Amino acid sequence: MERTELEKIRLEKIERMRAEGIDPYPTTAHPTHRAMEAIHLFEEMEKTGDPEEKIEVTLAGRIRANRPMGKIVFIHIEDSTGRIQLFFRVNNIGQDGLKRIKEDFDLGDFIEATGTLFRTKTGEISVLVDSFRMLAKAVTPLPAAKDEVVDGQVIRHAGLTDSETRYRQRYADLAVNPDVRKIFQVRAGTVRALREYLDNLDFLEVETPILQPIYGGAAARPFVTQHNQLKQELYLRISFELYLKRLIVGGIDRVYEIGRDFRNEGVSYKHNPEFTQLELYMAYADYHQIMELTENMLAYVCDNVLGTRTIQFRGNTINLSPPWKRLELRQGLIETTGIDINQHPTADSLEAAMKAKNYPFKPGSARGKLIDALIGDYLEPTLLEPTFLYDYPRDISPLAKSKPGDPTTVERFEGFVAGMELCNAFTELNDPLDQEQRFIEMGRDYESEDEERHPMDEDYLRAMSYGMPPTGGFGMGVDRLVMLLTNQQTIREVLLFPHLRKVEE
RNA sequence: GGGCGCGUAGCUCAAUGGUAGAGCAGUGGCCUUUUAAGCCAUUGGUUCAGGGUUCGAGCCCCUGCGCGCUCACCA
Repeated sequence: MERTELEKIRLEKIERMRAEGIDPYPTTAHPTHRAMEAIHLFEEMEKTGDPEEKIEVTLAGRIRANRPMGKIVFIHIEDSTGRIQLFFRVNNIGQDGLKRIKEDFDLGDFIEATGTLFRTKTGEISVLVDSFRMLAKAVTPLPAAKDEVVDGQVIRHAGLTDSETRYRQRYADLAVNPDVRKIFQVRAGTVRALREYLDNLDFLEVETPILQPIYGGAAARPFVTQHNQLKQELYLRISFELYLKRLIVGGIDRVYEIGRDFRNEGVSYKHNPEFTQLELYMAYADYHQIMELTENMLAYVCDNVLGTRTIQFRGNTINLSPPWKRLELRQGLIETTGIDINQHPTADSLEAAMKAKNYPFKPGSARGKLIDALIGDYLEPTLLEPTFLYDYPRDISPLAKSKPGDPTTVERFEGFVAGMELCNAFTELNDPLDQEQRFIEMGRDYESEDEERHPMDEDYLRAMSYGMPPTGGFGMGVDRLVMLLTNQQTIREVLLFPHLRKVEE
């Protein structure tokens, strides 16, 4: 491994320490408190305790700031709870200790220090250190970053900002950019809140196959892999849908899964090849009830994770309190495009109408695809406030139940926030004969687009044949929800290790 | 996959086609309550890679690699 000058200097320090009998990588640490615990402990003592009481603590953390001043040294250490200052004074640690702290320790090293809590002249709660030792020496220096605290706000000067380095070396990014850690705390809290909400409604969380012999439940190209011994082709799942509805048939009448989906498609600010999805299915519910569940669930997440239902996203202030706006798809398109899709029951007719208005489209597309293009180009960007867009064309919704009395439309909705699609839900198609017909239609209408076609799933049809109760289903991109909650403009910022091209080292 | 932009010290950034610099980090020194500590001195470069034009290339041209934005794709 090639080493930089800075690294060579630190490697020499390691050698020197070893020669002096100091282990730069001891096996254990014995902290008595975390950084914030120690600070709170001291504050508590100041309020109610005896001010003469000495509170002894042993803390462990990473050195993030180092200010030697002659015969004293100030060092800030950090753990995941926050930062605390260590104060080293020759009077307490002796000449040898002073030499140690100044010569052996660098920014980025892990240190354990024991001493008593006190306030410095400037009022910062600190540890007056009596003894300390190396916990782990860092060879590679962390990207330089200095933090200035102004009115409680941490201003970082010249930190690590290059996005490629940040994603490829997420460990360095996390180590120096506390805001990044915060995003993943919100992410964890979001998933936890979703689980809590559904568990409280008596949903059962399950795990279904990721490696599937037949993929389905969405129109996407799958990743293909191979089972060596079985000599069988397998697909990484593109959705959970078909398995979860089998469970509804089996009597698990409230069921959900949170997990990874894989789609072999383009990467963009809102697409990653693998992403986290929440899907839920609720028997005896229809899509209206799922709308209510959705808005209540997201309000619950906001309350528990952010403590507010008002979020900032791309300069918009958005309130996620129920009820969300309900907008019929047909009406929304009339308002934004001037086209009434009900007057164009065929693809040819709709294409002509779009052509007349100079709207872009892919010639020869199915009617549903044309409608989808209109939504994406003209309607979706206008849906800033939380909105359920409902009643979708049948031919782009092969797993959704038809609307009574309207054979071209299904009971489906998508939820939009800040102009971004967040979730997709419908009254599930539970008529096995209709479902078979849909698979056949898909095969015919999308014949040319082989890779997007729904493969016929005979076993799924058999499950339907056993009888599935009326059911509402719902799917949501968890990454996109986290983007909204953390005001991040790209999915990569809410993934710890986003997909990047391989690079030759 | 197409278009546009970017790639310089560990980090953040400069540099009309003419000796590659700064701040921070590092190293040496001073400094017993600092907090972007301060002061003095100082080290550090395959300018993403390869080719070309030129007396001379970080800069201009070509190819490749990577990243970003965008379009396409993505029920």
